Amino acid sequence: MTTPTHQHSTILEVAREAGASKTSVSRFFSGERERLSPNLQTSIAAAAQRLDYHPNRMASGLKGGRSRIIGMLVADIRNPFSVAVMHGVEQACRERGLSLMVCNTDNNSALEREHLALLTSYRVEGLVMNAVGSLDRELQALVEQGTPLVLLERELSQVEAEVVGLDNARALDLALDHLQGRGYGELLYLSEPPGLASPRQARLTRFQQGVAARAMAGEVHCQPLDETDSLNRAIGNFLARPGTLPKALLCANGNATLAATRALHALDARLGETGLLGIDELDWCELVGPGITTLAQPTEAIGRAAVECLMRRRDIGNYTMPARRVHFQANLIPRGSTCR
Amino acid sequence: MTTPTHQHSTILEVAREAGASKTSVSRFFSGERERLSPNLQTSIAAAAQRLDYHPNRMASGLKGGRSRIIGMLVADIRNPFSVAVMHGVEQACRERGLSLMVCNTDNNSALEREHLALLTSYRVEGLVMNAVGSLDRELQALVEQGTPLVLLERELSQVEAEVVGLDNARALDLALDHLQGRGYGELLYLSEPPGLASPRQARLTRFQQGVAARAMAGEVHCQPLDETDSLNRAIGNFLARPGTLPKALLCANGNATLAATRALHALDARLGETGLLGIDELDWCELVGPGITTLAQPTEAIGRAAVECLMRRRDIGNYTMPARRVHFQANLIPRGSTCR
DNA sequence: TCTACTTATGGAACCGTTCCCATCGTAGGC
DNA sequence: GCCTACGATGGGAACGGTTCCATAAGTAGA
Repeated sequence: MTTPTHQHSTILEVAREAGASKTSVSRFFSGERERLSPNLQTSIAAAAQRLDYHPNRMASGLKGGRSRIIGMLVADIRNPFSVAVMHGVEQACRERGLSLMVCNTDNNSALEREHLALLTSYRVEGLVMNAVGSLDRELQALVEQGTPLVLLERELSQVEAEVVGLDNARALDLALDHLQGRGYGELLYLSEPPGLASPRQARLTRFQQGVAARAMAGEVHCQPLDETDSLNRAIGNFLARPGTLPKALLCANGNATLAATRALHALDARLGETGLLGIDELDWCELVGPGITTLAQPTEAIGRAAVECLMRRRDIGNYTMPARRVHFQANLIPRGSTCR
Repeated sequence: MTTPTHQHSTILEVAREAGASKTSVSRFFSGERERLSPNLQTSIAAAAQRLDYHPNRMASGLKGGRSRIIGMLVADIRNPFSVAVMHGVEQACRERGLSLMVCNTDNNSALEREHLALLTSYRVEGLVMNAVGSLDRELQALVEQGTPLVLLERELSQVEAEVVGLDNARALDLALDHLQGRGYGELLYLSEPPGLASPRQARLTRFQQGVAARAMAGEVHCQPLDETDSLNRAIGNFLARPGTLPKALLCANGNATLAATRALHALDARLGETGLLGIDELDWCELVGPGITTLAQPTEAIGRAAVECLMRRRDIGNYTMPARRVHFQANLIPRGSTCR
């Protein structure tokens, strides 16, 4: 019916068609257009048009060593926060003529390793990751090979790389001040187990310090969020316990906020009476009950900053520059869930 | 400090190190391992280990013409439905040793064209897309070159490709039956403008047919959802209009559900009293008010099916097979928003 | 023992680019 | 008018693999 396989045309064919050399065609398509005489330029353009020629990125990636691909390793693609950051990364990439190859690790350390190897095998020109496990060794190797690396949030002790993320200490201070200001005095902090993820760690310790500093009562529940029984019980106990001061939940991220909201829903607790404050802004936070107070992260900016770091590293050269940290400030959005 | 650029090792280096030929090393790494003698196998494995060798996918993609990359064009990456499907696609790819390159077109037709060219230039072995604009010509060219193509939902008249998606007609019947069963008699259908997107079109027309067939009153509001004024006014008018039967909103997708919920929130309408049913299940639907009734799509399955189609096409050969449709059934999740 | 056939291995061409270097005019300086 | 320099262009060797084909060794059949 249709022509079975009308292969792609190559640079050589364009060259012949235009009566020019491979070299000139190559120059035309890789930004050295001005070096060519106007005549040549038009005839190459015409030939390429006629043959519907598009450079083969695989080939140019091979010879030039520049794949024009940025890799991104995401711990959980279904987390809206990750997607939002990814969106920023993608835009920044596009503006620079880079493509993005995203791998989702589903919070699985083995998968993460596998995907890292994969991205490496495509010779990505830079890597943005929010890591799950401890890939220190592999990442160190990557960096030594000259691939710029940016870590989202989670810091890794050993590896020389930029870290882009929230200023967790100030974010938690903001949250605690807000809760205290609204009269809540006993807090339950909900988080997934910190494990190796440094922002979870950072937020948790700042919570504990902050609570102490403000003379508030603070408890912590760090269990996997899919264990709903355990979570419900913890929250139930917390609320049932006799206490003199109003109680509030503080959620370490969007997933925790979702889990907490479900639990409170199941327990029939009234939002506001029981305070609720979540880190990460989500579409639906304004819609549940009187609205859920959140700390919004500048996700787009975080994504863009990651790519910027990557490019700076690539241009300056890896080894001369010390690792840096770029911290963003969270933005408090007060709603009814912290209003008694 | 660290060694500036300790380059990747190549197949040739491994060959030398192992005392073998390039050919043998290549065989070792591309699934022809058994053809090699046990001795050779072990020495190659050892050498590769010592040199930390990983095949360069750019290079192998070049000669063999098999990039091992599947491309995916997503209209809106921030739509949870898209992400869920993408998750299915990704898993299916991984199981087959393929990588996924995702491009987000932000519902922008120009961007879509650009990204399509990009994916083509990487010689993707297959393409999954839910398209925005009319790229018929480009896609036709792609298919003729032998690249398998699967369209998510949106059908394109001209192009010979599989279409994977929801059985929209039955989904709408399900929704209408449910609403009628619950006693709602006047409906307002909310959707983004159908434009070229065939599922929007399909849902809309089935709504109109279905309403007529059931002797219900049906209105339609098809405007961009970010025009909140227009939306709020439409909903407000609909609710204010004197009528004898209970009224309900039917939302064509997740974004519409979000917009509608916001609008009802702003208008202070009580869910249930005013019915609300949305296509696409979202995390938060159970949490808002008495819960929002939804039609859930089997997103994961849709994603996997897309990749299956792709592979079948690739294996059988493109041109022999007629285009097919794979339709999935929606699953109704009844909640309080359709309970008076 | 010789031929026929299989199995293990290597040599070399090729995939579509990029990029170094050579070539060829032609213009400017003396 | 000759030499130098520079701008425009092309030739051809990489890049790191895959794959066709040849070769060597071993094995079975007669």
